[in-house]
Amino acid sequence: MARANAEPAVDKRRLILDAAVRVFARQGFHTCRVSDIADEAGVAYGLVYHYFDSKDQILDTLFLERWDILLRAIQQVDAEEIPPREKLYAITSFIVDSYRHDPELMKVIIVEVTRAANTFGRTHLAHIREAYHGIAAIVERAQRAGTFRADITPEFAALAFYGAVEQVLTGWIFALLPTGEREYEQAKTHIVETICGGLDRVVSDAPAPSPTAGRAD
Amino acid sequence: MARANAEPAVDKRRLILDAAVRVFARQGFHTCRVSDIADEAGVAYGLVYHYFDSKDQILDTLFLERWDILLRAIQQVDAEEIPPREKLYAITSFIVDSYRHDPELMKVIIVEVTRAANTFGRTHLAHIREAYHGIAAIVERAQRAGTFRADITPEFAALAFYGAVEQVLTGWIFALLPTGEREYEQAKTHIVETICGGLDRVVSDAPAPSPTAGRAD
DNA sequence: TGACCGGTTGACTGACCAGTCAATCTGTCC
DNA sequence: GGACAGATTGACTGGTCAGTCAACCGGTCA
Repeated sequence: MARANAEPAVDKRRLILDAAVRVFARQGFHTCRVSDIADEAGVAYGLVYHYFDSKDQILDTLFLERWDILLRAIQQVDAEEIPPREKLYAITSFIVDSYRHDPELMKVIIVEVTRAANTFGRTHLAHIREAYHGIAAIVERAQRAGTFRADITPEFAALAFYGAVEQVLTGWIFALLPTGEREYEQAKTHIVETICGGLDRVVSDAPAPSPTAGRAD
Repeated sequence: MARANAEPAVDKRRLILDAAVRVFARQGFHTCRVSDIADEAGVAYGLVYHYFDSKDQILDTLFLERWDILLRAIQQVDAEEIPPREKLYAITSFIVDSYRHDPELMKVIIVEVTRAANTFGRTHLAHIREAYHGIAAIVERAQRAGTFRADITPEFAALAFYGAVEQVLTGWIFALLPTGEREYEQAKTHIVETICGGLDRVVSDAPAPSPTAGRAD
């Protein structure tokens, strides 16, 4: 039963990363010990250092893996030929679904990196900024097309938009907001409604249209 | 030169708190040592423990002092007889001015408490939640009065609003957004414009009115 | 004068934990 | 078989730092 070259039965590296997500989510990065991660993974202490240089590197890896996916999603959305409101909806949807799919990982990324700008956020500021830029680019294009009002800078709008999304996730993480399938879907619409209603050039007075309905250009 | 009863020339306790703000802002709570605070305050190590039980308690004190002021400001604003948009403007203004007045303290509160929900945020969740509730109450009343659309829950709106404000402050803290008198004033208007435009029942198409001008009821 | 007391000092301790390393195990190839 | 390599183990070390404590200082009051 020769296995494919050098591929172990269980990828211990992955096992450690997944265990780290659970431990970080439960105890927080600063308050957990490396031995907690090893225990959670059912692996010897030393093995963690066989696969990673440091405790920090484990968190870095988790963050970068996921953030790159987000950045690519933003770029992909921006390339599509759909109205800006739908673009923002797609991004919101992606982030909300990421939370739905793996709440612990999203909790770690938000609490320990994105919102911990003094420690890990500092290290990854450039990556985080890239996401803002991607969103700002969408807003800017929409402004040039006349779909969004132009008196609010794209960078500012991007920050407000992302801030609202992240705050809602934080609300779920810390049980300030009810969770559930219905809530997730509603949140997507509500976030885009709240923010775009403000960014949109005032034209219609029809009640909240379905996010995939409206056509602008 | 008898001084007022038991009032030392310099309030060492205050000296330590102020030094802690600077050290926490510069190095972060987790990465600084208590000796750093003592050095910054120009005071012996042990004196810190004369006035405070633990390193944690210093941060707790800083947070609670400031947060109570915010909570009272929110309550006070809500009690005034002004349209909801102006109430939100007043709250935004208060927070932005807090940052203008003492950016280091606001950095510490946001980075180390409000956005560190896993460590200190957890401890103070009830206090933080109180601010959301205060904002939600404003939104709810505005919805009942027909000034705000009713299809977005007040709690949700409060989170989105506060999230946008905090994200903008974070933008200033980490130099993602330009700072300055003009920017601070503009930010106040833009935040309220962005959020209320979305919350407001669509009626006018007049360009952004001065925040202290419009009257609703 | 001298007793008292709160404020102040900084050396010290005890615990904790990230990271090291030598030994052991497991599988592969000749 | 046996030699080699990478995976795996966990006891140990070295450094760090929060919190303690005994001593000291300076003002007050009887």
